[in-house]
Amino acid sequence: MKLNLNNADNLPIFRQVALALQQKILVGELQPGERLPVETVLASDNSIHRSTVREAIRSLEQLGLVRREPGKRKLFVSAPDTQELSRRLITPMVMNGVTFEEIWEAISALDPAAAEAAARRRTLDDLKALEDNIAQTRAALGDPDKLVRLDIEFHELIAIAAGNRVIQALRLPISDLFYPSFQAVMSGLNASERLLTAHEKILQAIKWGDADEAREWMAKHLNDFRKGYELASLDMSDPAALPPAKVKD
Amino acid sequence: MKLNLNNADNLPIFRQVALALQQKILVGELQPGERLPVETVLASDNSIHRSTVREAIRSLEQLGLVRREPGKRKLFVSAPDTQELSRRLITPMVMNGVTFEEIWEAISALDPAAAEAAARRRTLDDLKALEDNIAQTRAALGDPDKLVRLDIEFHELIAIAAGNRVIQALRLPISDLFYPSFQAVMSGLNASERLLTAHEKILQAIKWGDADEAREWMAKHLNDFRKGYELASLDMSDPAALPPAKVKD
DNA sequence: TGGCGGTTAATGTCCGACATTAACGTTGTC
DNA sequence: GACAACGTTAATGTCGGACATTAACCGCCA
Repeated sequence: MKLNLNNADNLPIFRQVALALQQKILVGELQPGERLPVETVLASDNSIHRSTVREAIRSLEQLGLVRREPGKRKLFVSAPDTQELSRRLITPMVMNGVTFEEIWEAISALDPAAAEAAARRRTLDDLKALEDNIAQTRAALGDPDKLVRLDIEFHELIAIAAGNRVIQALRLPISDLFYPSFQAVMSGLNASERLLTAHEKILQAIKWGDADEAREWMAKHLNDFRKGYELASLDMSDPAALPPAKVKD
Repeated sequence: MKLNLNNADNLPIFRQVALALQQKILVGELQPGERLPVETVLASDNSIHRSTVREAIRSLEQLGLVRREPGKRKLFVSAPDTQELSRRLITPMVMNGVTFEEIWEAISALDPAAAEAAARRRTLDDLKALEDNIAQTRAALGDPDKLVRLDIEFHELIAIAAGNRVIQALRLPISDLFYPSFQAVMSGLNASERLLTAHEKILQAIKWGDADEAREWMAKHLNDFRKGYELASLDMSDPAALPPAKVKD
């Protein structure tokens, strides 16, 4: 595979190779699933050293444009995983000291929209999953840790039911960043019952296809969470912390 | 710099190196701005070959955790740029055939929230920038291309005025994906005047600090856009196209 | 058809080398 | 003393080549 190496900006060769391949992929000349030539071929076809090719591949791997099953050797073109890339936003957000308020505002924009869309598009499977989640929640009222996990799952299920992959992807990093503060809030007075009620109302609205109601209950639910946050004497303007176990990638 | 290479999952060494460094950065042991040892040192300190180190560096570069000014040699730790990473979502979204409707729903969730927040937090500079933008818009009513550019800028300025970096980052990829369709819609009847009016109303609300009004006009504005889209006989369920000049990275 | 063993060849890693040119220390100037 | 010009050092980008490990593949046999 001969590449069109463009040294205009006299970039290092490995970068030119990465760009050339990226280009071919974005333009559709190389399609996801397609197999890429072996390193030695890529190298000799372009009269460059294999190490140089390898460095290019490393870059493309991180972009998700090229993939190798772990332990395998065959190299494939791939469409980057939106969710995976979206989650990478967590790191810079935390490192840049994004505040809890910013996060809350963002989720407060996305989740009510998701609830609304879910009320319009939910399938039976979606409803089933949501009901399942609520049943588990009901059974876990005494267990804050479990509640946190279930609440996060509930919101994710709604995003799925919304049938909107963009919203689903965008809310991922924020949802993850919520994790730590959930813990703190969930111990607050009546928090669990209020949470359960809200979830039930939301599900009901979604089931009935009442988009406005779904949106409103979701908004209420998030407002409630915010109040709990403040009641717990936490400061909305504190920077968000890295969610546990998200330290690794 | 000795790294704690962990071969538990017997990953290739270059990946272990990347992970070890990433860990050090995420944990704060290595801080953004700090200088990293040169390749040869990293190599000898860990008894591995320089090529192996280089492959690790390539990966971290793409993650944005490590940076080298183009043409320079000094390697620094860095906090990944949220906006840059966010924009990477464009590629997978397009490759996965995200529909225009999904995009519209997402921006319709974020931008009204941004307008609302902007009404509360806008600074004089923000207002100045917005007024500037509107003045230019007024002067460009006959020029669809310019209008598109200005409209996108307007929305971005609002996100900036909102003082919410999360929303600002998340809306980037969607905003970019809007670009192509804007072109089509902007030629519609009265589109430019309606756009200008909406922008004016939004700015006014923001100026007065009327959050509800700001949100509502933004929502109207977006709805209007959607109508224009349908009037132009375009299909909301068509997959979004790659914005021009975003083909390269 | 499907499992098995043998062969081939691709990856991960290393050694070593060299041209280019940042990076840096020194010296000299104003 | 700040700063510019100069010379030296050394780090990067790239290359040639090598080798162990083991996926990947092929053909045989049940």
